[in-house]
Amino acid sequence: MSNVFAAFEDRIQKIVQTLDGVSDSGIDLTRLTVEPPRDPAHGHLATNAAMVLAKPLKKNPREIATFVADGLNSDPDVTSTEIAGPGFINIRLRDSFWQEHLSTVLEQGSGYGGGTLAPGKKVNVEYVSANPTGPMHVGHCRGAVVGDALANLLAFAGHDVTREYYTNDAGGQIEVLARSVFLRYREALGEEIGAIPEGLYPGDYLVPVGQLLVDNHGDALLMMEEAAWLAIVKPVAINAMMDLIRGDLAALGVRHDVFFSERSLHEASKGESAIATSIDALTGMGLVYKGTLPPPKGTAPEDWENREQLLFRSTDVGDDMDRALQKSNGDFTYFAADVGYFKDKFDRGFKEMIFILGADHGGYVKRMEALGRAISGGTADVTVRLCQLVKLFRDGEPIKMSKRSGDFITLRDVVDEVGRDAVRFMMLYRKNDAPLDFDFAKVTEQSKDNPVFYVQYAHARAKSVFRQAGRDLPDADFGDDALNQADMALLADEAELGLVRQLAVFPRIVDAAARSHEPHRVAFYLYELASQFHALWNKGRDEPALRFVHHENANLTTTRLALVKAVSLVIASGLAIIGADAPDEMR
RNA sequence: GGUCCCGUAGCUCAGCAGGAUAGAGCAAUUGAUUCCUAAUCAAUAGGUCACAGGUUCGAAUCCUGUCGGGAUCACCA
Repeated sequence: MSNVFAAFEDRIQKIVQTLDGVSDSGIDLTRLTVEPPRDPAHGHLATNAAMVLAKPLKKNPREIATFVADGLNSDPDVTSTEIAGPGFINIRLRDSFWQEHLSTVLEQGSGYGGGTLAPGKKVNVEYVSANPTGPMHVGHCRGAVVGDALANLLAFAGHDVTREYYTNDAGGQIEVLARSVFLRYREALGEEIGAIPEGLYPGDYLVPVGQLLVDNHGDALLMMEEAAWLAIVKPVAINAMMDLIRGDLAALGVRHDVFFSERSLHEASKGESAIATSIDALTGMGLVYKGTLPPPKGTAPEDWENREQLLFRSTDVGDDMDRALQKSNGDFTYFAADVGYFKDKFDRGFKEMIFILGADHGGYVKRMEALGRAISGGTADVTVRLCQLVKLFRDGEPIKMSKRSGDFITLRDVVDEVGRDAVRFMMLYRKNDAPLDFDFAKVTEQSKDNPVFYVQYAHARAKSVFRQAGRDLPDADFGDDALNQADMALLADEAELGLVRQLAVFPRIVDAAARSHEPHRVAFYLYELASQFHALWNKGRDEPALRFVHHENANLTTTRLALVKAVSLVIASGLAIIGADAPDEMR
């Protein structure tokens, strides 16, 4: 087991089971933890076992701690224990344990730290899902990165992850898109169209789509009834917009497995649409009825009309109010399409559905959770993570964006200016539910102010050490096999072993980050690891004996390079989760 | 008015499913460069964890309430 904290939790559980009154009592041991102490003076591992058991056993925690510590002291990996504070047991492990752990890291290589969490569990992560009406703008950036990194993280942790994009290719905005394209089509035929009318999309990116229609249809569409040309223009426009969006996503390094079409839910197959079928299913559960909704509290809208409509009784499954399924014109609502969509996902076998949404969708969360419960009969988990707003700055000044045409910054603008890696890392260097300031100047700065640079530099520095070793010891073998067989016992300095201990935290971080759906924890961990590695490197300045490369001692160099290799492996794994490169050198 | 999120050092933020004396970076002060990349490192200083109660061996963390900031609230997507 590569997670030493989990391993010792098991060992301590076994010791605890031998305490009088524990094994058959059903005492809750889930609160028993083994963690790295915050203060290194407290040893390598610490457990709260005695405190957790004190109450149910009605014993003094220190008495229990003595018993558990005795048990631990007969563990060959343990060199010492001490009982501290209210009953913590601090544990120190022998050097050879950490030296062997380094071998484990090297053996497991890029798989180290992963693969332990519910292997093969089918998880669906839906993210981005931007409307196909134009290129992606900065606002989509954060959700795209967080979703993608979360998918990477869950896959690394062992789940079977499907990355999904819900294409909103039905509804009013597609009609607007098609009309906007049609205008560009007429323009491409030589017509003078003047200013783009209010209510249509003005962007230049529609110009080539108009031209494409001319290329394929000549002026034939001009002769058609509106309904006829709309039917032709819509799919062409949607495809063109999705091509744009896929290009934007590729620039960010984001890739989806499934693009799910909302329109397909409206289309009838075997007589009935997927939406109608799924609503039938809800009706069968007694969760659909005809009724009226109360007007919103507070400031009531001017045009409020009290009307009977088809409703989902979501209050039965945890929502605040029931939700409309049909519009006044009889069409299904956007939410009705979601009913069909959820059912489709559930039928595809997903027991966990994760959604990454913008903060403006906060009001939508409860009905999604309610819908998940209803459709799955409570057997599937629906998790919604909201990403707060990103504020853009340039040299400390906020960048103003108005909704006027052409005055918004696209995702591509940002990626082109600061690079994919910086965008991705910075978007993850904050928890998702905190707002994020993004300063173009700071993000491209090459200094420790900039965590992207700092972490990548650590990786490059590790590679650089290997290059140096190759120059100093041209005859030595620093290949993977040689490193795996290095004499780890030569690794004796506290700073070196401390670095191994920091590496040992990685599996624990991956586990916790995956369980809590918080990929940002990986980014923060990488910063800490990089910091510790830079520190050890610099220690070699004052104490040349600590340098990694010793041209007169190939054995010691091999051992130290094994450590350097392990650091670069873990940094590379972490950066892969984040979706940034682990460069061999910085320029 | 309802719901959700946030409030931690001068600034920007972490705080690991309740743990020990609350941690980083920036800014401030001091020091290190014939050296495996100084694009870095070491050290000092900096706190009423918004406020008030509660839960318990123990709370920044969980619960209730208050204050402050943000998002959202039939029919659009």
